[in-house]
Amino acid sequence: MNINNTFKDMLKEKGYKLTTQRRAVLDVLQNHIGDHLTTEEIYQYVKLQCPEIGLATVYRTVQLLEELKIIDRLTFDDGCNRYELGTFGEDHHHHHLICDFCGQIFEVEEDLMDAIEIQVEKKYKFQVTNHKVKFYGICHQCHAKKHPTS
Amino acid sequence: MNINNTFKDMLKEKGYKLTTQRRAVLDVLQNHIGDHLTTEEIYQYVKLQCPEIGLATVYRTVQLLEELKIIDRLTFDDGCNRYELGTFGEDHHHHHLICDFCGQIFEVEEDLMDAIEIQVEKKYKFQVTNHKVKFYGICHQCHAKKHPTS
DNA sequence: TATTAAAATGATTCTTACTATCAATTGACA
DNA sequence: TGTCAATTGATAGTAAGAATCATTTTAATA
Repeated sequence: MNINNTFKDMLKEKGYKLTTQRRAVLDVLQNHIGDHLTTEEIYQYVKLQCPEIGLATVYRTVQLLEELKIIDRLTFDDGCNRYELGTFGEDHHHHHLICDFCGQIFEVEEDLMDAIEIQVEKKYKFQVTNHKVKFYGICHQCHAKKHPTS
Repeated sequence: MNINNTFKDMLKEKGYKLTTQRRAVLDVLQNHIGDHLTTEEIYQYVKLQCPEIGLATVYRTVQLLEELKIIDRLTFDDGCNRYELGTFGEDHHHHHLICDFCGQIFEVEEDLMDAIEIQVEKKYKFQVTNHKVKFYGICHQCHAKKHPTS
């Protein structure tokens, strides 16, 4: 279950080639676990190790990695796509908490969606294979600031 | 709990004014319940009743209606925002099923998220006020096409 | 109803995330 | 190593949406 060992095989399976650019983009994502990088941010990081890379290649690679389900695409409604390394072996995105006040993003480790998905599948006869869940609200720090004495 | 009666009051509360353009945009959304209209689509519909309206006004109005929580903004990863009339009185979005094969969107009437939100609030000390949930998978029709005999 | 200040509009330009194009290059396999 | 399809980088193009600003309209007052 190691991405590095199977990356080339995963590409070959679809007739794609392993290039230094593709490796470099994946490396950036692997070195920024917990972040939610935009394509532009990935481009900035990857240029440090691979200065000749073009922005278009980063856009293409990031789409490819998403297609291979190696990375997950996220949107936090700021007009651009963000990416994070997928939880390899799990076939669904994990959830995010978005604070309406400070904008901070928190990761939810638990999935907790199985029971809901079973109900949805039964009622709507829709076979669920993935989901994207975002919770909006007030984070612990912002809540403390608004209610200092409690 | 009628939008039409309170729309002017909701605007006044924030120092906004009721204009024919704002009424016309809201009317379009009310006349297309179940749809997920893009701003451009709303513009096309609203021009029928209000031909002098400008596209910029539609963009501004749609943002205003979202701020007032009268409509919900949706994104189905096709690069543009979509809107639907919010379930007035409920304070959260309802869920959507997105078929990976035909692209059709289905509405989920049930919320089913209360138990999860309680768990998230407890563990992450994050006060949840809203959520956006999308399920991806295979709809009933597409499943039937792939497995005709079952 | 007339006055007035603030808010809103429409036309237009601008921004920017992302895509398309294409000649040159590179990787995988024989 | 040679071949060929896949890939790349540079650049131009696309389109959703934001910003600007002179003109118009709304709503609260007199």
